[in-house]
Amino acid sequence: MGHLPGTQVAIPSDRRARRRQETIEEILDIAESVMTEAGVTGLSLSEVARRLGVQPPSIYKYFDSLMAVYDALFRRGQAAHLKVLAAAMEEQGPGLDALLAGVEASGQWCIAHAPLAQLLFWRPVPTFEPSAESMTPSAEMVHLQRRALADAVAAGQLGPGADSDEALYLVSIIVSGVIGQALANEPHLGWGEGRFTPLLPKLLDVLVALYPPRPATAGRR
Amino acid sequence: MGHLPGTQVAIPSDRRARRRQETIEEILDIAESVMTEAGVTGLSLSEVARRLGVQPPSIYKYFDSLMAVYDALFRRGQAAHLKVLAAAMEEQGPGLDALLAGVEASGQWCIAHAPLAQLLFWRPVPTFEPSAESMTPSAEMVHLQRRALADAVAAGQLGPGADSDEALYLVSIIVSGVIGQALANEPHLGWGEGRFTPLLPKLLDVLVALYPPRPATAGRR
DNA sequence: GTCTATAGCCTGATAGAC
DNA sequence: GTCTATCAGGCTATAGAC
Repeated sequence: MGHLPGTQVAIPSDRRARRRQETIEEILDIAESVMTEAGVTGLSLSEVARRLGVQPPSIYKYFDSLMAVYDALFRRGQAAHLKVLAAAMEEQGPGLDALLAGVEASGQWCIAHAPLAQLLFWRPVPTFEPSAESMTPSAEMVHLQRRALADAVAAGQLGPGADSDEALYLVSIIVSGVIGQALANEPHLGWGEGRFTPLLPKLLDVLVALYPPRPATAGRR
Repeated sequence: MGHLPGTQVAIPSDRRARRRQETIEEILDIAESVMTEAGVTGLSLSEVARRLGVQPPSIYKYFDSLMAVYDALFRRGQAAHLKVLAAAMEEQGPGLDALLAGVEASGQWCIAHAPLAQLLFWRPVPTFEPSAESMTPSAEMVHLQRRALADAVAAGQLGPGADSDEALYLVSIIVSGVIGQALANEPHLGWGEGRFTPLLPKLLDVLVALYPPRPATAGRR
């Protein structure tokens, strides 16, 4: 097959595709740094082109529109966030420990990728609606947390009420509350610094208070 | 009308001042509704002028710049929010009840004035820094909540650790978490509807779990 | 205080040569 | 895929007539 025209074309076309993918990633990297300086809504394709060293129309060879760039940022961000969340949960083992490790990793990622986190979880661009496909990692995240809650109940770390949507919403409120306050009031500080992010473990302890496990060994009552 | 020159000028100048103030308030009302439709960063003085029925340059007779409009919105919003918060707390009586009534009223106001709340508490406009004077109602809000916590401790509703900055931060994390999730995920729902805002009382109950009151020594009911 | 006119900037997006 | 050129429009803000 070596001298068939098809293969002769195939190899350089692979290279071209790879190079193209690299350019796409570079555009998204630059877009992220523009958002860091100008805010999520301050993203402009002209500015991206300027920093990439090309003319603005060239961007349109890679993305159909500004909203397409937002959608790619959303998709890439969602996937990256899910990856660190899942890795932290898996490393830590099941149940409550996995939940704690997951939200801690999630918080760290959000602080380190502030504008992306805002795009994902606060929706500051009114004209941007993420595509349905972009939302599948979000469903996966919910699934992981839901399973961790169920495991915690099964292991007797939490009461049966914790295996519920309500508990899931409580977790999301607590995590987004901590991160939101940190991003709004201490945007220059890292994870673990400042007045808010160190409070996350304490706040998650309240899950135990809200859904007290039945005493396995001799205890009160 | 009197024929003294002073009075002849004074009365119409009062009217003029009042009319001017009305126009300023109208501009801010319109600016708020523009933000409701276009997002906080979507505010444009041209659009405000269009809806007011004047040409864009006329706005500059009332505000020096776009940022001056943001600052006025911030100041007016801060004052309005403080007013409903303080009224709810005072009506309810001291201690934990005042705190609960206050955050409930605060949440209601934020949902009803979503873009203003975002401007006040999430800072989505990177180039806008509120003036120092605009921040004084915020300090007053902190003072009210801090006093409610102290009263709750004195009344034996909470343990002594609740009279602290930490407890204050926990309250702000919880409240902003509930409101932030509601605004991002259920922007069309009112207070008490949806998956998040009904959870606020339950989340504030955790203050009692985190700072348990001393059993018998103090705090008679 | 209102207007017209306009400066001077930015943007997203398209057409077409190379 | 890159470029030039351009469209079509937005914006903030100023100058000056009335």
